[in-house]
Amino acid sequence: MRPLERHLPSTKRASARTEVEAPTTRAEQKERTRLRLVEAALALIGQGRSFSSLSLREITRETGIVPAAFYRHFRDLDELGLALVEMGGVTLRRLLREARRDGIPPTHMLRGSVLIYKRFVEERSLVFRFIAGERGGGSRVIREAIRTEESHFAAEMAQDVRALGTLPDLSSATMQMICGLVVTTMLNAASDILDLPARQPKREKELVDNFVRQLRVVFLGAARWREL
Amino acid sequence: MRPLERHLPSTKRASARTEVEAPTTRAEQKERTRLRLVEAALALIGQGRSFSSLSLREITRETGIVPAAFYRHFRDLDELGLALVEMGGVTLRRLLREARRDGIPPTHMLRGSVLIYKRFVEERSLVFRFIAGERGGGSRVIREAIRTEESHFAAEMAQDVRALGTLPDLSSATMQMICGLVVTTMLNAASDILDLPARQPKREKELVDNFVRQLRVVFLGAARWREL
DNA sequence: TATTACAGTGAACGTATGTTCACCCACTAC
DNA sequence: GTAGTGGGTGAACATACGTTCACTGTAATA
Repeated sequence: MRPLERHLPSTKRASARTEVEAPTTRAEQKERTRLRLVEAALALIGQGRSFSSLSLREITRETGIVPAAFYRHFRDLDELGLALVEMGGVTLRRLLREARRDGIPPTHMLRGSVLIYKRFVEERSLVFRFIAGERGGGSRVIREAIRTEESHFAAEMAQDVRALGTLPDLSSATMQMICGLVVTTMLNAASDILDLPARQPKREKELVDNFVRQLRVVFLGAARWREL
Repeated sequence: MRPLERHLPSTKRASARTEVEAPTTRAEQKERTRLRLVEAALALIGQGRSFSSLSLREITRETGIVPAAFYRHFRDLDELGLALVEMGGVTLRRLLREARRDGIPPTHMLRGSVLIYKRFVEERSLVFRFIAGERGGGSRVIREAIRTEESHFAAEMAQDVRALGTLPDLSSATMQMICGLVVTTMLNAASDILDLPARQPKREKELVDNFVRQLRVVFLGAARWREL
């Protein structure tokens, strides 16, 4: 299918060497194709497939290159997966950064944050599909890479919560533990959000309510926590 | 490999029809093979594979039957997966039943329960590997079946906690919500437990400690909860 | 005792897979 | 300008896959 879409590698390279229009150097082109591979994998995930069930040929087909060319960019699918994990890490970091920038809605903090998070997940559904899907199953190296990313995320969140001033007198170890709990709850909710049947505001509200209440429990517990 | 292991279906059928030794009826034999298929899948999972990456041929090979015979028992792999989900549900129910029977260690309740749970997971590592692996990724029907099983488990746990008498004046909806949080925390911990590198008591202790403290936060929060 | 039902067989099918290899040719570095 | 690097090609490979089909032997039924 789509036999005419053959991607000519760099034919259109403007003859004008003026460096203003298309300064596509060799390395840039390579990086671009690499990105296309990553995005092809994401696109397939978006069609309901799970990453660990994707085949190399499928991905190169979607990318528009020949299977053998895959090896110019990744040793195997695991290595592609690790690139996706990193992309996931970047995404999570951006979530925190935006939260930090925008501040947290003063009233209805939790519900506000949850709604922002829900929107965030929906707008980047592919990356979250990947993380939620490979977090528990799939290849071991990917699973562990995701866990590492999660704990970095939790650590950063712990720092932010501490800076926020609520919940003083919690040791940073405790803070990290609590944020770890929040993170797993968030990722679990992401899984639920992504499986929401479209146009079912009832289910949607239930999900959000449940999520909010669970976080409330966690923060109530955190506020009540006393170090031993 | 193992070319001589050919499984003759029912050759050994004792000629003594006395009905005491081997009352293997036709239907029983079928059920037995069905179980062998399920257990073959589990065995492959035990070798580090994820269920959604297993092939029909692989499973029948492990079972010792010909690929075509698979269809005598399941329409496709998803249906086999649903059988595994049910087995997982039974396992979870047994966990609750044993907890109910043995009671909960009066001192160090949480730590005690966590250690019991850890042992439980380790002893049934294959089923938990399956649940933890397919909970987020893989096929959609399986994922949803697991979620259903989870919520049943949470409901049953809610009933038990209520009967226990701690945490009075929590509505049953709230109880369900809190137990849902506990369940996801448990399954997440199961994933960690199963990936524990052998003979690393340091990591093991960290994991248990973290798990215990997270549950403590949840229960502190639950005790603090006031209905609106 | 004769008949039927059916779990398991073995072969065949078309298709998909991962990996290799020699090759091409546009860009880069000299 | 010339030599060389390296991203992408296309063909070939052995292997694996899911599914189908007519079949066989035996337990169940009549």
